[in-house]
Amino acid sequence: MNNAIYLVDGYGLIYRSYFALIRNPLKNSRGENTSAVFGFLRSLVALINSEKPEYLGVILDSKKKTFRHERYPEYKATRQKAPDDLHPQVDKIEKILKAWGIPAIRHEGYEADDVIASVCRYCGTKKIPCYILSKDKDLFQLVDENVKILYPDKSGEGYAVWGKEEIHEKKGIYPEQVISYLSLTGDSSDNIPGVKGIGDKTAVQLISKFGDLDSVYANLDGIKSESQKNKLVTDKENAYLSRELVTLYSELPVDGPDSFKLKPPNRDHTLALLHDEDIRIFDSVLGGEKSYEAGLASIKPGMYETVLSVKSLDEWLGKIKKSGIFAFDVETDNVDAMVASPIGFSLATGKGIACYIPIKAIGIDCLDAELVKEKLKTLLEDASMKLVGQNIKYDYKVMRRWGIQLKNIYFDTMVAAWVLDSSMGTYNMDYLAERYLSYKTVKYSDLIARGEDNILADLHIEQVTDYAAEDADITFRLYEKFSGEFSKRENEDLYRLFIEIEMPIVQILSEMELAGIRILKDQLKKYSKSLNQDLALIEDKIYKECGTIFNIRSTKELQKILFEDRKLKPIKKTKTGYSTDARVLEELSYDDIVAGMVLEHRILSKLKSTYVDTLPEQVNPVTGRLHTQFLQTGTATGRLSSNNPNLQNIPVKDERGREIRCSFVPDEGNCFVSADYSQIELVLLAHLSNDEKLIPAFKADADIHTHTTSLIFSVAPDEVTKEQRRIGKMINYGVIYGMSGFRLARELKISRKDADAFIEAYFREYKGVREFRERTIKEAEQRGYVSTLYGRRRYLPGINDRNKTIKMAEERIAVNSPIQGSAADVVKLAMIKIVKELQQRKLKCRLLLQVHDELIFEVPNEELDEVKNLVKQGMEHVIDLKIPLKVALEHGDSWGAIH
DNA sequence: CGTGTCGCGTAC
DNA sequence: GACGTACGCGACACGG
Repeated sequence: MNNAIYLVDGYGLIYRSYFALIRNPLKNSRGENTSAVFGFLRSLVALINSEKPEYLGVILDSKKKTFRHERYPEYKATRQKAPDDLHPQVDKIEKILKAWGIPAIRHEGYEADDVIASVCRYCGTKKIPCYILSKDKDLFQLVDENVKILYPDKSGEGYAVWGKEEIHEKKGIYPEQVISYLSLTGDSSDNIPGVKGIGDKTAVQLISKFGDLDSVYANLDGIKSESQKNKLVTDKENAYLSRELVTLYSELPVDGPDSFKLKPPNRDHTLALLHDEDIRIFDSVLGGEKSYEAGLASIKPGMYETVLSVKSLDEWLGKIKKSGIFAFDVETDNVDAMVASPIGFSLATGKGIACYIPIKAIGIDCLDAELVKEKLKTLLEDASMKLVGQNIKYDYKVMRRWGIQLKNIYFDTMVAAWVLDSSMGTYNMDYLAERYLSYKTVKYSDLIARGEDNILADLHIEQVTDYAAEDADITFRLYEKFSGEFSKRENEDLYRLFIEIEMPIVQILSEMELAGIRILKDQLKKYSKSLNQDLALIEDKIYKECGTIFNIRSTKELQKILFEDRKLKPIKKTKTGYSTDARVLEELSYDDIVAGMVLEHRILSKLKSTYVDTLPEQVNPVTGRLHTQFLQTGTATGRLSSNNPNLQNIPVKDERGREIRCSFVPDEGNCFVSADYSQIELVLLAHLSNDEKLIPAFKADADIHTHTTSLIFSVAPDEVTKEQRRIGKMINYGVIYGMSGFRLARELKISRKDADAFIEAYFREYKGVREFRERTIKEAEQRGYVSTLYGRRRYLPGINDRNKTIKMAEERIAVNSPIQGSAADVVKLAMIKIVKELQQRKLKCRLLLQVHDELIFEVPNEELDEVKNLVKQGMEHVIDLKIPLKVALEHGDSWGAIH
């Protein structure tokens, strides 16, 4: 029997649940935020499940003002008003609690904390154990032998039990000292003043030394710090006012345990309320028949047709041609599109209207692959037929290698989801189906365990059809969903971005990946051997010098050698110990030769492991070339990313690294052309900020780093020294990234004061940039997102966060994203324009790589002049800015010969 | 033996 | 705490 009373700090839990999911809020089918409802109930159910209480109350704040407002009109005056989509959730929660039979209690004129305090007092007199689920420091004052805090952990489902000793351990003070502590620190969220200038550390120190507030003031002479003493004296009145405010009122009448008794839920009503919010996770808890899994819609096995006859195939093709739009999906035997062969094809023309056409299967006679190819060709190469796909770049590549070119790539649901919200991170279909359609898909991993080498073709056809046709079906449904989103008035700009930039880019990336790039495997292998020798030499020297053999690549072992054995002074810490990064090693190398040798070792082993040894392994055996993948949905700003291998971070700065680029070569009779936008991000900063000093500088074609330097140092441009220019350059870039004085100082090894002065000087000169910064942040605060030249959006859920670190991080993103993202817009537009032009002129030249501000082409020698001209013109005139875009063109016999 | 996290380093 | 966007390596801890 559990006769304890459990009290839940209702608003505390509601707020926490709401903000825990602020970056990725849960929504019901009406689009309303349900994060708080979901999170609150989940925590509550977790508590009920683990404690099995008989008595539990959710305590809520008064809707009216409280006695504290009367005592102190500024009480909670600085608190930001709750987000608009939170209020309705509180009402919903109250309704659900009522249906569920869980008592919810509020006393008008008093806060939840006062009610809780009164219940605790009552429990104390009756010797009934009492537990409070809350993170609120105010409530810690209530803890005693009888009362404990249940302190929630990050997961939202677990918590720690805190008694007196735990509070002391975590916070450094005892429960009875909490009031004194808060009187000193105040509470910014409630606008309780406290003593200005005294924070957590000092308060804990004072209170644990003197015991309580009165004793602190009685023993001011015992405080060594003059400034602390002054602060205390100045704000004495506030300290005592704060004490009044943070002291909880515990004299409210309490009816007895029965008012907290959990009642049997009205299941139907509760489930109806929850289902109305599209919350099904509690179905099983409430004893309903539907489990969470069943709560999500899913396919009925056998609902799709397996196409096994020509007649059936013709019927499907007819149906699709009539509708003009369809979702298409290829099943293959490999995740790598450059190796994969088709096993079958799925088509969908409407919700639930889908089929699977196998060309490889066991136990049945499927249609002949060549026949299917001929028939599909008429459909897929018909430019009037709109193709919908999920990550259709994959299908395009597989089909192209199989002999069919998808002519009209119309709508990629993965790309659409990303354009609508670029910071989700994952865009796989299973996730999209669950999130946007509340639909639970059949997972590939449900069919085939990882690591097993059987493939779809080895499974029973019924199962394969269920899985494969569903993919096309879901893709079609996602298409309808996202089309609906795009057609909303407020998303016009996003739709334009999607249609005019992102969709055309899909095919271009596909072709770039198919083309691949040639590398000289043997040259890299030779280089690997030479690196090996150099590494062995350094290792020997390091071991000899240290008198022991250890793993140089292990930061853990390295720390032991450097900071224990060799007793070097650690320069900075990491989460787990002392840092040994390049900065630190360079610093240490002045005093210790091992540090320098480790630095050298790092450079070489990085080259070897990341590039020299791995690139040759990734060469496609059939084409003999390296085929990277470009991820279109890989960044939150609109840039591309590249993987397997990543060809966007091949070394260029270091001489030994640049060597690797020399192994990237064109085919015989060709050369590489590289076209590089100069300073595109700074140009865009000038354009977006319309700065009256930055714009003329670019117009005059000045060296922008020198120009900035001359402004902030007040010297003529031709008198700028190399060292000064280094600072100017750093600041130019720093501004784009929202760099702090702290970082600039560290980077340039100058004082914090000087660094601050440089930044100040920068913004004094470039007033337009300062205004752009402020304007952009303000806009983000109001709209919740920032956008680029082409309307690409980035949501900033933390931009109004009360946590300063979070807010500042979001501000940096707010300023950086429009610049970085606009540059991405421009480069993508240029790619579209140039590829189109190359096609129209029937040139053989191929675009191979994009490295953010640079395009790399493989060009037949005889086309060199024409291509160079075309590319330069195309890139420079792709968009009309307030200042001209400039492109640097180079060509060479290897990637290394350029730059 | 696979998986996830950390520290580190490469690019723009 | 303190500079934005990525990818990927080796080491290591963890869980089988």
